[in-house]
Amino acid sequence: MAKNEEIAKILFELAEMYEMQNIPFKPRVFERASESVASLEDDVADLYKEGGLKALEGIPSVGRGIAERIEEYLKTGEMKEYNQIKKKFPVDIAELSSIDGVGPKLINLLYTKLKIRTVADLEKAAKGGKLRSLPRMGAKLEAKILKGIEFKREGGGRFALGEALPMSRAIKDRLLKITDAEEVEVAGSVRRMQETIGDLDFLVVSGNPKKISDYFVKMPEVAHIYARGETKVNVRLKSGIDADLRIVPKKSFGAALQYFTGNKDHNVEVRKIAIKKGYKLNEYGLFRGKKNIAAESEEEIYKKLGMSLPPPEMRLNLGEIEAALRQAQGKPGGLPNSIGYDDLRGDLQTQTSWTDGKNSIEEMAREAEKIGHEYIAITDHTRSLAMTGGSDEKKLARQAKEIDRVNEKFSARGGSASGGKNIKILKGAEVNIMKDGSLDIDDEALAKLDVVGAAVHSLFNLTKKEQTERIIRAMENPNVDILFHPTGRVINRRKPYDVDMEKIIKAAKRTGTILEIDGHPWRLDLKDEHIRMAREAGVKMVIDTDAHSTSELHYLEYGIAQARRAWCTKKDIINTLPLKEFLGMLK
DNA sequence: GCCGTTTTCGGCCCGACTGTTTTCAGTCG
Repeated sequence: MAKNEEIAKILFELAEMYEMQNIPFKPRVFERASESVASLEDDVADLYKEGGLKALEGIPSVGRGIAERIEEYLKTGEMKEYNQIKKKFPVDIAELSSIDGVGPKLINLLYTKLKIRTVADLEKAAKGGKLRSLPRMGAKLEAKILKGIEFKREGGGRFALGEALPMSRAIKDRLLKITDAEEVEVAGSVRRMQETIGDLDFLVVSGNPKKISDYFVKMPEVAHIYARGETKVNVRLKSGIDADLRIVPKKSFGAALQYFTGNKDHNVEVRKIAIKKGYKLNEYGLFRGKKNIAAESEEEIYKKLGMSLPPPEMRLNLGEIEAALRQAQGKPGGLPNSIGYDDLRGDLQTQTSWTDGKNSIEEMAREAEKIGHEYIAITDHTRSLAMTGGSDEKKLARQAKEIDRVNEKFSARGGSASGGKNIKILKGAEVNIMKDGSLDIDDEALAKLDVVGAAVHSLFNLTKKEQTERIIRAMENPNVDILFHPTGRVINRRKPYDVDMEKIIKAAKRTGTILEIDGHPWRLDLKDEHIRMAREAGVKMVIDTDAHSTSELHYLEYGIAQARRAWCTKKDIINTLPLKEFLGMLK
């Protein structure tokens, strides 16, 4: 376990243990600190090495007290306070509390009365009917806990947006068909377009909540109903993901949407602003005393709080609240004018049946044209990716002829089918970066291409230094325009290779290399934090699909969402430019 | 214990649902 995860786990368990003892406020603080450490990009140990205690205090929600605890752990490998409590209470708290319905109070009870320490102990006790003897416990809770253990074992976990978004859109479309459903929105992390999704949140406006919830719990994909009330339903779907439904009256729609869209941090901060102004904010509206002063739209709620409306993708409490306040006051440093979902003019990474893609060059180009693109680069794999039938110099030359042929065929039509200008097919390649940073296609052949993307497809386990140097050397090649999927990760399947992103970004700036935001839902690479770093460094990027078939050309929204979450505007993303200007930005 | 347009003290987000209770604690998001 990486150091950050170890520390995050200890802080989390401490939070739970304070909660068991009914200590006020400390549980929330330790929980926040735990989340903060877990989501840290840098290694805590490195942070401490470079900046000492002060650097640790720079971590959000970590103050002097927790910084000293972390320091102790880094120095000695232990944390005294934790050891002491753990000695008295030798329980796998993190594991137990990951079971749905099991919290700190119950964990305490389970250990004190039944000496339950692990999930295995708990399962045995529940199956043996031992839990119902405890105060405030009964057969139903026993069954609920067993169900929780079963669900956890089945995996569940987080789904890629690429899985969750289609699922939630399908359900949304069906909910919309119910006559009493006036409005249906997907909220939560799906609306924020987060790269992975924990559960699906549906919001329905209706004067007939019962009809909506009846329909919802009877949907064929529902595997289990956790809870079902007047206005709120929680279920597990057969696919393994949980789905929540809230039904609100029309006049509360904006408040509910606001409430269920931001992440926890964002919402807590916004509600604090409400309190400071003497209001109270909940899912039914913004209240002054008993009077509901804003509830129908998100915009009016934020406006009453003195804020501009932050796009859903940005509602993560990563500076957007301050920016929204500044913008509403007309001060500099407001929200960015985010790149829109219709702003791209071309795709820059596509594979065809010349290598491992499913469709021909012409088919891909026609589909791209339907999407509304002005250009598409064909970037089939190259020689050393033998399993794909990667191109060598000769094959690239043959492919160039085919591209010329299709381009000519299109111009002979005189305008595209949709009435616009003809799409222009660009000659490209996704060349492999070899171990030493050289490329598997010679420079002369690369120079003939319009767009050259370079990518790592081998030796994922090099040291950070070797991997970084190898990639930078490739970026220094004057023919390399774009660095494709810079970290190589595949969501939930393959970790990114170890690479120093700060150095890559500096090299991109120095060499004029464009960084790719690969919008393929399994890749999403660069990820949002790195996009933000690149943008702040003034490095230009492209958003493309890495499509291997015509249907995958529609993946652009995933990449755009990443860029929006990283505060990008059109000017950060060069394939928002018309063809000529776009080409002018390449080396 | 953390944090600051209440800035070194005094606050700390808010409500729904469940199961077991006769009024609410625990859990969750």
